[in-house]
Amino acid sequence: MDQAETVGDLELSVGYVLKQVHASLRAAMDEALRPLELTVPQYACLELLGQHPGLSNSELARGAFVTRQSMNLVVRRLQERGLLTRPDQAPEGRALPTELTQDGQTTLCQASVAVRAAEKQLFSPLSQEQQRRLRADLAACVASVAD
Amino acid sequence: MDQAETVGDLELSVGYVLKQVHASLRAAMDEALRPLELTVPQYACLELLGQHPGLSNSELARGAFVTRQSMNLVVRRLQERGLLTRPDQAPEGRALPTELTQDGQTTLCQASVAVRAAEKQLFSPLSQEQQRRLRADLAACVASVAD
DNA sequence: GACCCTATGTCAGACTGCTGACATGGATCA
DNA sequence: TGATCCATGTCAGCAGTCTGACATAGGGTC
Repeated sequence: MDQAETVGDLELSVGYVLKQVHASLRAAMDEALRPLELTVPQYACLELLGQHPGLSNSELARGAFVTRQSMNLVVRRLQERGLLTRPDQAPEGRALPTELTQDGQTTLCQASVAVRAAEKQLFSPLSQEQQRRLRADLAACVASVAD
Repeated sequence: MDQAETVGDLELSVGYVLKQVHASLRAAMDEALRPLELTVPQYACLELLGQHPGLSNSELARGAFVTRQSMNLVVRRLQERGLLTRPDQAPEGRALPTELTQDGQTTLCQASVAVRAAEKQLFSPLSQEQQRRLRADLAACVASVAD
């Protein structure tokens, strides 16, 4: 009998459990970022810019897994708050290279600490070695999709 | 030097890679369900009812990781399409036990096959044993949150 | 040069999901 | 019994995200 084909319980589906963890992570990040008046997409935008200064709006969108229309609003709001800067005209092509301001750097630092603490808490049941393995396994799945 | 505290690259963050996989899974499910005119929350609702008939709206919401207000719309639309039934009055308390209709069973079966194929494809880089381990690790994280 | 294709930024509209609020049914307890 | 608390279903309003569309900049091809 090939019961491997029939998933008797949702808990036995990798996808369902993945969704559970993702929901938990999302909730933990929301809570951690609330004191800083930041949403998860806004934090993602800052983190991406912190590690890769000069990214365009479209590149930020791909990195944060949203459309460039959505990221456009995120960037604009962060720009109004003075956390990042964008040139009025493109130095080349149409892409506008975005960078963090001093305030942006400071806010990102605080947010990064809070988020990392929440993440550490969520994955605390796993050892360092297990976390490394988990990350590697997930990365393998992503890599095969990108093909 | 404790560089374990500083994540030099986003790719080294478990949370970020998890988000990547979740986004890929979501996209794959959307594509798999599009021919059936089903959204992911709608599919989740059907799947939950298939495995646990008689769930209330609030219970479905918790199982699908959305608010009961959002699930209410999902249920209502599926009810209009004749895929599930709900009594007009609660047999006890206020909870309305929901169940799949014959059409709902049929649609769920088709959707389930499509989704499972997409899921299988996504996790194909991992062996059966690796997938089992991945699921166990993720489940451990969820369990600790529920505490 | 003319043409086509791609990528980018932006606008408008629709949809989805959330928060806040309220009323109801049931359980618990003084 | 009456009061309190919790869970549920539902309504209204709001914010976020998506799809569709358009104009523009650059590279490639004939």
